Amino acid sequence: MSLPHAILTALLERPSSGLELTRRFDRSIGYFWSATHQQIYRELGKLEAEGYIRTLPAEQPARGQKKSYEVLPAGRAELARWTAAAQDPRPQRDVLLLRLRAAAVVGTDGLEADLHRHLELHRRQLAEYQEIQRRDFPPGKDAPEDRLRHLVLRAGIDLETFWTQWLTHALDELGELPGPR
Amino acid sequence: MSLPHAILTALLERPSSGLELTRRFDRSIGYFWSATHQQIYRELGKLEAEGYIRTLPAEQPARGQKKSYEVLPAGRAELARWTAAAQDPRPQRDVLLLRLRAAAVVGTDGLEADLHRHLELHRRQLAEYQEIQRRDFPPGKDAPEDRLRHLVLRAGIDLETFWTQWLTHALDELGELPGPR
DNA sequence: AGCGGTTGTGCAACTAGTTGCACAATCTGT
DNA sequence: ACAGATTGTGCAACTAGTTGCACAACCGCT
Repeated sequence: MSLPHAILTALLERPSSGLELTRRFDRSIGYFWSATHQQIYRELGKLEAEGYIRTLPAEQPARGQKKSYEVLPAGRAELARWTAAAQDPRPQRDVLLLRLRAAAVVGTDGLEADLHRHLELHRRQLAEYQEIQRRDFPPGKDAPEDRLRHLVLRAGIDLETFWTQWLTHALDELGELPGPR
Repeated sequence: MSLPHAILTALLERPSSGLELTRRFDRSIGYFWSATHQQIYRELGKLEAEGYIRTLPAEQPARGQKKSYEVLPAGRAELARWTAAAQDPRPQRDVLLLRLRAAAVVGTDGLEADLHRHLELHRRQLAEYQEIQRRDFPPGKDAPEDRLRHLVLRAGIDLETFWTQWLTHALDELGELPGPR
């Protein structure tokens, strides 16, 4: 339910073609709402059909031809509506926690290596966020939009920090447990 | 991909009927892998067909009749395999962060109320986790399975703590921003 | 004995997200 | 000039998850 709104947000920040959007989803937007290029193209088609976006003129839209989109007023209105609307948090789903719980029943054999791998992934992600923070949010920069965006980034930083700490702790516990390692 | 394994874990902890499972998913298991009763019944059917579980005998299985399942050796083996297998973290999806990002573009009107609501929800969840911790993990209790389960619970506690703090912070920021509130 | 709520089981249809592939255009080295 | 890699766009099929409903059995009341 949120992909169209993620795309509208991205297009408002800057009109883009499908591929440019895909790239931006691999970076910034995708940090909290990921999507593949196939999803994006499909959704662009729908959004255009609904009158929320349109292709920028001065482009001949043949297949395999670059085509940029911009948001129409109706699209902006829909995004504002969605942003303000109450929404329940979506149901929790965390595979790693589930695996730990399963390990409590069937044993921890083979788990450690993957926990190390996840720890490494989270460390890397944390470093990337901190780099972005350093680059895009120097101390003086605090216009309203910047403050909101910085807030979002800080959520990312704190979440990755949490995971690295928790995984470190989990590996400690695992080390102290009996059984083959 | 994880629902069958969530069910196997739950059934190993205690053989149950569909409805009992549903209840347990509403409580403990569902805190990190939620599922509706429809999903659970469908999955129980599949797991039985695959030979991972079977109905406990001494039950005549008519429709609308209670039917309990237990895990077969093949099911336990499959769960152990899955637990140990390397798995990539699933792509991030967080609606709230996306909405904040959208708000940076279309404005924060109407957002505050829902942030308050979310804050309240997370506070409640945190309190519930802490209650469970108090009840199920008193200081002395640290057999291997307990330590793993406690670890999982602590992840829940820390995550909810993070969200309450972040939301409090976000509401502060929103309060300082210009514009109608 | 029969009505009305609750418990327990389940099917069907839909929506969102993923995976796999196809194909056009453009650039690059020979 | 053309072969092969790269860039950009897109369809189709599949899988996972959600929503809505149906129906049987039991339970308690009158």
